[in-house]
Amino acid sequence: MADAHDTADAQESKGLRERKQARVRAELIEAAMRLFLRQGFDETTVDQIAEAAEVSRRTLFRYFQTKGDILMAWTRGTSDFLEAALQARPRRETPLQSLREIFTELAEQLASNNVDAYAVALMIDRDPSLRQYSLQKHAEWEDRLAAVFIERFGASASSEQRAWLLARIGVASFRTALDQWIAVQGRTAMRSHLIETFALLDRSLVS
Amino acid sequence: MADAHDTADAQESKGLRERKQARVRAELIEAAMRLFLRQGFDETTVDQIAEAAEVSRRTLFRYFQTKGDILMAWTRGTSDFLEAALQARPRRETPLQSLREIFTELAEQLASNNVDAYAVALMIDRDPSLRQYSLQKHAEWEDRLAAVFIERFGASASSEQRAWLLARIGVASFRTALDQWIAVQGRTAMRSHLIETFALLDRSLVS
DNA sequence: GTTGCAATTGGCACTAAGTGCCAATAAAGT
DNA sequence: ACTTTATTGGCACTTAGTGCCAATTGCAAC
Repeated sequence: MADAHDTADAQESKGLRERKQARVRAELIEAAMRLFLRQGFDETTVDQIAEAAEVSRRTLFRYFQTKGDILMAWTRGTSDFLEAALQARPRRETPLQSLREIFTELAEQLASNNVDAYAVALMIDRDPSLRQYSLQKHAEWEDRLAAVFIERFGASASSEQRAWLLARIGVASFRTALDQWIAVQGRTAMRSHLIETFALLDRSLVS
Repeated sequence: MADAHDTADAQESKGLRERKQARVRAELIEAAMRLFLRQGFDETTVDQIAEAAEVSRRTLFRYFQTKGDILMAWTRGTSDFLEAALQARPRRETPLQSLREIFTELAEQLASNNVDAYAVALMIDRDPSLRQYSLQKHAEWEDRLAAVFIERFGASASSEQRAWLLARIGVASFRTALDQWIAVQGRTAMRSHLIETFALLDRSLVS
């Protein structure tokens, strides 16, 4: 997976070369998302994206391995964000509390974004050929979160098992909240759906 | 995963045409799996599969929409199996108990299969380009299990939420047990890893 | 069993994703 | 200014997947 975020790293000029690359990358993502949202994913060819971003088709594939990776890159940073956020939670919290908090933070981060997260979420939800990419992204989240938990719990077999289970339950809860959010057409804040889902988690697992 | 689908439909001769189709279909799956296991998924072309199954490339694509679908078809029936198994569980069980039981049943079903489920699980685990297919399959399981739960709980928003959450937790537990199974190289029965994981689930969520 | 119908098949040509290779170019270091 | 190195774009190639049409094959009714 590629790296590099879109917004602002004006702090450090790391040379013309790197700045140019970052610009091209951002240009590609922006052009691609505009086209995806307008015409759909399958209906958009990489040639169109390349042309819109004013690079050659060949260069596009140097920045992104697949067309889907461009879509993924848009939410790029969410994995890093979640990992860092989990790492930052105090150890006294239960793992589930920590998970609830970091996903809430994520939701707020996305809400304050300039691009309409709901529109993208809806597009991914509707188009069956896009589902695989969100599944992949969520799997990546699980990997990263599990790694943090393993670091905390130690690396014994049963600790690892617990870490994976918790990471997956966290992501499962997020996905469930996301479903609800889409079901109400984004009218209620994602945040409230997350709180509700995690509350349900506590209750559901007892009965 | 394996369910050898309809190994014997000898009871009903539905005409030569249909029998021929079933034969071609089985032939394609068998040829594909042989090639996938021998050379890997990406290294196997659909032309090779078509040739091995003695049909034209064009015909192959009439039986399966994508190359990946052939791989998925090998495990076709697991979704049906899980759905039916969950439906058959007594209502007095807690949902999590039911889930533990049906996944254990699935594991035993797979263990008694003629094809080596571990070899396939390992292949899918190793090859990154194959991960998407297992993710898709697990998502399908979630869909089916959630549907059964919704049928049981009623179709209110919060019931649906609970249904999805439970379905996903079930699948998450299965996946975690599967990881452990692969980690010990299939030496211990999948069944025991499942029991362990579900036990961990109860304990983990409290603390 | 012959004739007519509908489904299945295979060949061909096409689009689009993704890759290897190489020559041209633009940045970085000296 | 000169050399080195990374980036670029063009081209040709492979493979997945699709539309179209003509040939074949199973099926049924006569």
